[in-house]
This record gives sequence, C-alpha cells and structure tokens, in this order.
Amino acid sequence: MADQLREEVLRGDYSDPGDFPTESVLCKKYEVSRYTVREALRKLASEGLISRKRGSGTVVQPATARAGALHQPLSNVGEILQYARDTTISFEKMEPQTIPAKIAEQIGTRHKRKWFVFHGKRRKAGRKRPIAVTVAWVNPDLADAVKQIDVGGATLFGQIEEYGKVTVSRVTQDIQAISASKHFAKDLGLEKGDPILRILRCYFDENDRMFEISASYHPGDRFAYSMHIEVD
Amino acid sequence: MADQLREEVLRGDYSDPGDFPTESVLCKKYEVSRYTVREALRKLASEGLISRKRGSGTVVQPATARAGALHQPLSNVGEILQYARDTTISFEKMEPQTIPAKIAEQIGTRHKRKWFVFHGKRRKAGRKRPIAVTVAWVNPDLADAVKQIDVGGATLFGQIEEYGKVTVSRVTQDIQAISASKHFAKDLGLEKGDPILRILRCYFDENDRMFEISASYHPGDRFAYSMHIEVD
DNA sequence: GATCACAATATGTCCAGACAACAAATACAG
DNA sequence: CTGTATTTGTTGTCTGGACATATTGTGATC
Repeated sequence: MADQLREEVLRGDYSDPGDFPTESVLCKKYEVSRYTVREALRKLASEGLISRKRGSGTVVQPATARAGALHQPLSNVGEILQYARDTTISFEKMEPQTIPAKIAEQIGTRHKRKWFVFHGKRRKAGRKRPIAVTVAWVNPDLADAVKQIDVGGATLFGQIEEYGKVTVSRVTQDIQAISASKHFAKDLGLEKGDPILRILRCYFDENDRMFEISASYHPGDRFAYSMHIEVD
Repeated sequence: MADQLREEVLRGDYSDPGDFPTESVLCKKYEVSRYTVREALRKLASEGLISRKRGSGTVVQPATARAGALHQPLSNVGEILQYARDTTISFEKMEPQTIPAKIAEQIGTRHKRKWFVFHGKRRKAGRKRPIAVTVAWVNPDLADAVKQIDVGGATLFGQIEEYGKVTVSRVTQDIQAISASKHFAKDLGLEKGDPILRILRCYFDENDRMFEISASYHPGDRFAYSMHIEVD
C-alpha cells in the first residue's frame, strides 16, 4: 500500500493541496483498518513525501525545487541508499590491500586482512571531468561475490548486495573537509590544496559486519551535502 | 514513559544484553496497552538508543565508544537540536545586515530586510583557540525577542526559542568544504587556504518561517561531522 | 459586514485482542 | 552425544473500536 501510494505521489496525482485522501477514505479504498493506513502514511512521512497535521489533513510535500544541479539532497535513509544504488560511477578493480591507516583510525576498525579495492569516477552526462571520485573497499569475506562482479555492468553496491546476499542494516557516515592531494586535484580538475569534501561511509549488514567502506571526494566549490530534517 | 525509559537507558540500567524488559513486562509495569509501549519504544529506537529484533527481543545499543574527542556525533534530530541548544559559545551582537549574497543564493532565500547578526566562538575548556566560529542571523520579526537577549547568559538558540516563543519544526543543513579566508584562518589558528568544513543550518518554525540561519566553520583537520543511520 | 459559538472533520492517542514471523530454548529420536 | 522437531517466548502486523485535540467551515447574532 505504501509502495502504491508512493508511486501516485511521485507521479503527482495529489499535487494540489487538499487532494490527498483522508485516512478514512484510504481505509475504505484498501479495505484495511486505520492502523494499517497510518503505518503506510507514517512511512511516506518519514521519507519526506507527505506532511500531516492534526485537524487539517495530509498534504504532499512540494518537491522544493532543488534547482542546484550539483546539490545532493540526502534527507533520509531511503535517499542515501538510493544514491548509493543508483550512482552510475565507472569503476575498476584494483589490487587487494589493507585499509589505509588514516581511514582505519578514523572509523576505529582493526582489520588486518586485505580488502578488495575499487576505484570509481562519477561523471555528469556529457562532461569529461568527474564530479567525484570514489574509493571502495569490500570485505574479503565476500570473495565469492566479488568474483562475480561485472565491472562494466550495474553499480558496485548493487552487485555486492545481490551476489553477496547481504542487505545493509546501518550506515555510519563521516564528513570532513580535507585538502586536495596532487592526485585528487588532477582527477577533479582542481589545484593542489583546494578544499575537498570527503564522505566516508561504512555499511553494516544485519549481523553488524562491516561489509563495505566507501570514501568519496567532492570538489568543495561545486558540491554541497544537503539534508532536511523534520522534528517529531 | 519514553522519557523515563530514556533516563534509565542512559544511566546504564539495562546495559547487559537481555536485561531490557519485554513489551509485555512494560505493559504491566506502566499499566498501559501494548500500543503505548510500542510507541515509546519506537521513539527510543528512532533515537538510536535501543535496537529491536523480531523473535529475539530488545537490546540497548552500545555507546560505540566514540573516542575521538572532537568527533561530533549527530545521528538524529534530537542530537542536532541538543547540540544547538547546549553549545556554549561566547557570542556578541553585531550590526544588523542583510543575508550575504553567497549564503542567500545557496539556501534560495530572497529576504531583503536586515537580520540581526551574532558572531560566536566555541572553545574547548581551557583551550584558547576556538574549535569553531559561528555566525548566526536572526529574523527581524523577532526584534522583541532579540532585545531581551542576554549576550553573557544562556545559549543564543535557547534564548531565541524562549523569548521569541518559537519552536523549531524543521531544519535544513548544507555541508560544504571551503577554503579558509584570511579572517577565519586567524580565528581558527590555520593558514589561509586551509580546508574548512562549513555547516549551514536554517531553522524553521511550525509556520514554515525561517527564523534563524547559522553558519559554523570548523577546521578540516580537527573536525569530522559524523552520523549514524539505521535502516528501517 | 464582522464576530463569535458551534458543529463537522481530520489526525493523534489509546485500548483489548488476535494472529504471523522469527529466534531461542527444550524435548526427543537415533 | 547429535541432530532434528517441537514448544515457548518475543516482536511485527492487523483489526475494530473509542476518545482527545486541532482545524475549518457554517450560521446566528450583533
């Protein structure tokens, strides 16, 4: 039910204020109890699609005209995963290595084994310069899955989830401003020393095993990480 | 009920796995229905304090030993507001000014009026150098509240909320890496051009009025913005 | 025409109970 | 002793109802 409503909302069916059906209407339409309706609406609300107000009703949240092309809105878990899944970076497989000390220290891990390494570049359609470069490490436990990975195929994250039969259950994320090394500066079309936004993510599965680490580097002048938070 | 449970959890009452009471036990203890218990637990779970698993039970989430002293964990709304409320920066009132073009453009506002301006520095106890500098703009609508503000007193945000009789209902947040200007470099003890993490927040009240904007600047090498996200 | 009281309507909170899905402990057969 | 069913206990989903609380429109009154 939430899925169907989400589609309708995204299609713009209830874009006019006052169009969105009330709980009792949805109860009748789907022939379910009010509890079920409210659970579905709660889900949509947590995704930021609708906003509800006692006494007044439910309205679809405007798309807030996020004009900034390089603005990456990540207001909730759904979006952050969507982003990780959808991102169409071109990547290549590198030699396995241990997690670099700098990163291991920051996330407080103590893995000694060699992880699989992938380097990726994300581009906007038609542009030559990448708008971000990414380095991803994959847990050596997933060796079988990594063997099946098609570097030219779908997204890295998606393939890991599929072949490795893991689903992400939590994510930690560290955001830091760093200075461009010569190497990154070249890739991103910057000068050495220019500010770069580094987003370091650790993906954990249901058993709290860290199965992937990804670090993406974005040029500071062209990129902002933006989020939207509802209170209560 | 959620408040009481939160206190107990933070006090460490249920730190051993298996200690946390089951739903039916809480029903009896508080003499409420299971619905009420589940709502309270849902709240605690959304704050990241507990984790629940079908068939198995509820366990208190470990404090994850975030050793990094300058690590600022902000995993949910509660924490971000707590941070804004608790932060003990020393600030001073400046001349009213319009929102700088750079910032107005980024957040897509078009206010022409002059907002109240405050400059603040946050320090760690005993240290001389600030670990962050903040600039805050307050909506001119709140002139009466601003008059009452005691610069030497409690936190700026808290006083605005109290005197202005506004409560925050949503927050937008932009994080970007920028290059230190001469001015900021001096304040933060950096060199000109060093990377700085800028966190730009807009606070909205129930009526969707933007009543405060704050921009804080953190040295890139000593600060990471870290968050933790649960899926479903 | 403006104002105020009231009713209709919407979501928020709560109850008591039922079954489903999953995990862990237990009993049992080999 | 081991491996497999079975039972028990826990959270997830759902029903159908009730009242609380906030908003909005209506209508009477001035």
